[in-house]
Amino acid sequence: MDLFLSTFENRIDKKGRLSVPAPFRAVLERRRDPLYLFKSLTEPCLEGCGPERIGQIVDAIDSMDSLSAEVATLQTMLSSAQEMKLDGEGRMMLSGDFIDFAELDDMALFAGIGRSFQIWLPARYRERETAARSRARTDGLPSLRLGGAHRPPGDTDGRR
Amino acid sequence: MDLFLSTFENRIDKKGRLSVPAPFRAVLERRRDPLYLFKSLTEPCLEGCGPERIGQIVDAIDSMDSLSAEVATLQTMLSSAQEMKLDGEGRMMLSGDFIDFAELDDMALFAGIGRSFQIWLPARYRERETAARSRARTDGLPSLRLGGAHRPPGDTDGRR
DNA sequence: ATATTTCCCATGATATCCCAAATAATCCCA
DNA sequence: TGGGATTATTTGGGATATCATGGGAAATAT
Repeated sequence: MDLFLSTFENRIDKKGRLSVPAPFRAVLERRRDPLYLFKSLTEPCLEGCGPERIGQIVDAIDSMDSLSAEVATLQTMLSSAQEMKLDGEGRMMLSGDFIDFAELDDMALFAGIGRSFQIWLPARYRERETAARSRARTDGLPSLRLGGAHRPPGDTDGRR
Repeated sequence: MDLFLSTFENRIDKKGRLSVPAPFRAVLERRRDPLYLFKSLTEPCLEGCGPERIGQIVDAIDSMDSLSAEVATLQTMLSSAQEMKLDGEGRMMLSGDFIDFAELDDMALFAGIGRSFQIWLPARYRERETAARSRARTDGLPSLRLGGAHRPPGDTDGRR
């Protein structure tokens, strides 16, 4: 199973183009998947994923009571979703709506989180990361126990 | 599966013409489908779809008690439906009835929601989006089971 | 005849394509 | 192990194509 991992910081040029990190492109190309981006429902960032996640949302809507608030929420996700076409160099064009929503200016940070990734204003992402780390120290780790793959805090392996 | 996704805001010109967003047209043209519009049953917007959706409504009516209130409701959808003809540039003419129903003036917002899309007065759509986002932050996300293992396209194996 | 719709072409804005330069990562051999 | 060479990746810019929009003219209806 290949996943979106690690973080990358790329420049948004004055035409609004942004290179998708080569390792993320490789994941999608291996599956021959197009890339979808949508606005996070809960945070000021963009989410990137393949078509399977979009399909799950579509199917969920069809199986739910179309008058429910949950359906309206899922529709909001789809209405903000775009299939991103990449140019020959692996860049996508970010719409003004996406840039405004995530409050991006000239740099974007890609954060791989397994089956999907997020795009953040770099400074905001780092704030959030340090906040999450200090919460982990004071509140302890989430009750999740990962198998043998768990890494002790402070292990910086795998960064670039 | 190609879907109606993302939002587009287009102008209704003084002749009453409205461009259907090129990506939506592409979905319909790919399937050689005509476009149908009808008045939403539940909200002040128009719904757009291809013939298969109309067929589903017809089939649903046929399978229900023809005296029930639900049938009368579904019939209302059908009786408001119009097959829209597009000009060479991909524009349609909205009837006065449609414009009044959705309270449109000079701009229309297309919101893709998967197998269909909606047409809204832009300001009204944004209110609704804002409401959905604040609900998502307080109530949390709809309970989608997104955690399943990734399956490559064509893999019909049902394993978790 | 008058109003409305349909067809056709023009235009500006913007996205896409294509090629080249700059930067970063990797390799290879001393 | 170091450092230069090679390759991969990101970034930039000009040319081209696409799209939304506007308006005139032809066709159709009232």
